[in-house]
Amino acid sequence: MILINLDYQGRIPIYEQIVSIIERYVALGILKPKEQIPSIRELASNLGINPNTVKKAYDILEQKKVIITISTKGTYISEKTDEVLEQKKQEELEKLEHQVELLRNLGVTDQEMIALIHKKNKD
Amino acid sequence: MILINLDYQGRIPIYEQIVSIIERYVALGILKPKEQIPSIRELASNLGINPNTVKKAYDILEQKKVIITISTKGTYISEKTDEVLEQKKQEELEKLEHQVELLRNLGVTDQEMIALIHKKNKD
Amino acid sequence: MILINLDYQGRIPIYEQIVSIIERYVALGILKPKEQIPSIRELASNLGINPNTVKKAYDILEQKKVIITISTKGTYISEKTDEVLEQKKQEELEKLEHQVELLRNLGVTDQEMIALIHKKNKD
Amino acid sequence: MILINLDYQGRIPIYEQIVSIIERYVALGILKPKEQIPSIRELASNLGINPNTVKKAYDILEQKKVIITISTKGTYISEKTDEVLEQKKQEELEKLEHQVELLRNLGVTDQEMIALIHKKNKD
DNA sequence: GTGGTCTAGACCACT
DNA sequence: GTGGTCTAGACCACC
Repeated sequence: MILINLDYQGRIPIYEQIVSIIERYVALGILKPKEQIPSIRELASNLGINPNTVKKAYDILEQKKVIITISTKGTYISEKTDEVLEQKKQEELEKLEHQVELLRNLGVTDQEMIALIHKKNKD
Repeated sequence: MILINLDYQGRIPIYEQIVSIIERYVALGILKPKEQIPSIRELASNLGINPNTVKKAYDILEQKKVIITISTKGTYISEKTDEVLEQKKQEELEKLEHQVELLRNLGVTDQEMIALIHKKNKD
Repeated sequence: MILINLDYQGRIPIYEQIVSIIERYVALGILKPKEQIPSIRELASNLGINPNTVKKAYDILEQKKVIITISTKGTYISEKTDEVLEQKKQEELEKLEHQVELLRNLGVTDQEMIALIHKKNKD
Repeated sequence: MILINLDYQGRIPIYEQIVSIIERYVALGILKPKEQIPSIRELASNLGINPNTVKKAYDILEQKKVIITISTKGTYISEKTDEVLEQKKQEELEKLEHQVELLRNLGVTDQEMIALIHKKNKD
């Protein structure tokens, strides 16, 4: 059973939220290679949303080679999860860069930012 | 004259882009307290967009107490821009925290992240 | 079906009238938590006004946390209507205080004011 | 010198604010019968507003017989300020009635309201 | 000239 | 069908 929390209010469409949550779970190793994931209908009913929405998410994930659907058998996590992880890392590191840049423009020093990283580590 | 570059394609609405650009300019001190900003019509025509869109942006900025609008007179930067800056900083620092947390979960070490901050500084 | 009577003439804008009517209905318990309210288009057509005007009212109500709107699903009364009621009460009690103060300055005695309250009760 | 605080943001026009402030001062006896009040130009320059706006306010006040303008001599408070006071009282008592009604609908008891009146008296 | 409100109607994404 | 955004343009009061 996968834990998926959806935000129905924000601007990010449901199907996209599903995509990124599953991607993250794969990157984190919570979902492992060759593992089977819920069918479209099952997940849809669990989340209380329309199957078309889940279908769209699975289509995108398949296109991104994160999952593989085998007709009549089910849907499985791809075997090459390393690549997914690596790609995800790069994406998120880029976001970090932007955020650092933005904060520097607001007058926040490197020291403050580094301190925040260290502090966070102790939590 | 304010420099505003808009992305007419992305998922972020135009009015929200205007909001965050002006907010940033205030935080950076480029727009100063009590300074008058362009009238709704003027900015709209400069940006080639509809006055209603600018109005919506100004409404939000007023609600956030970044600007003050005086009917039939014009629109002005609030007197307390320090608070705006501080609030903006806090918001952005929180985002940094989340991003750091996320990357740590993906297996990125503090060293890597700190290195990225230093590297960015040399650009 | 919500009963909404609008004054199209006065100085109070239509969208604000809608806001305060719905707020009052929530405070009075006529509209209950989680209850769905009419769609923007529906209410607009019922009232014979433009959907944009209703949208603006709903935006303000959402910002005040009186309602919650879920895109493509509909608009619902917030779950915490108690707070709405309490907040509304406080607002209106403050207005009463100001009015009492003003009348006292004009030379009206407490007795006269209290008499008015009792009289009103018999209507 | 009359103390006039204007709200440039609200929905009430400046000239109307001037009217009701002067009316209130007359009702309170701060401005006395036959007393001279500032010329249009003088008041306008004191308030930093357009003389036309003050003119409009004075016109309304004259029409309401609160003030009298004698060409080339100046503007004076009317001799019959009692009527102004009485009229003002009635207006404000009506507002009190509405407010009481509204609060009663919100579930506030007469006792609570009366208590508020007494409490206010001790301030 | 300024902002404030409202209309009419279009297009979009999502479900 | 729903809400979200945007356009085009009108009318108003105020200054």
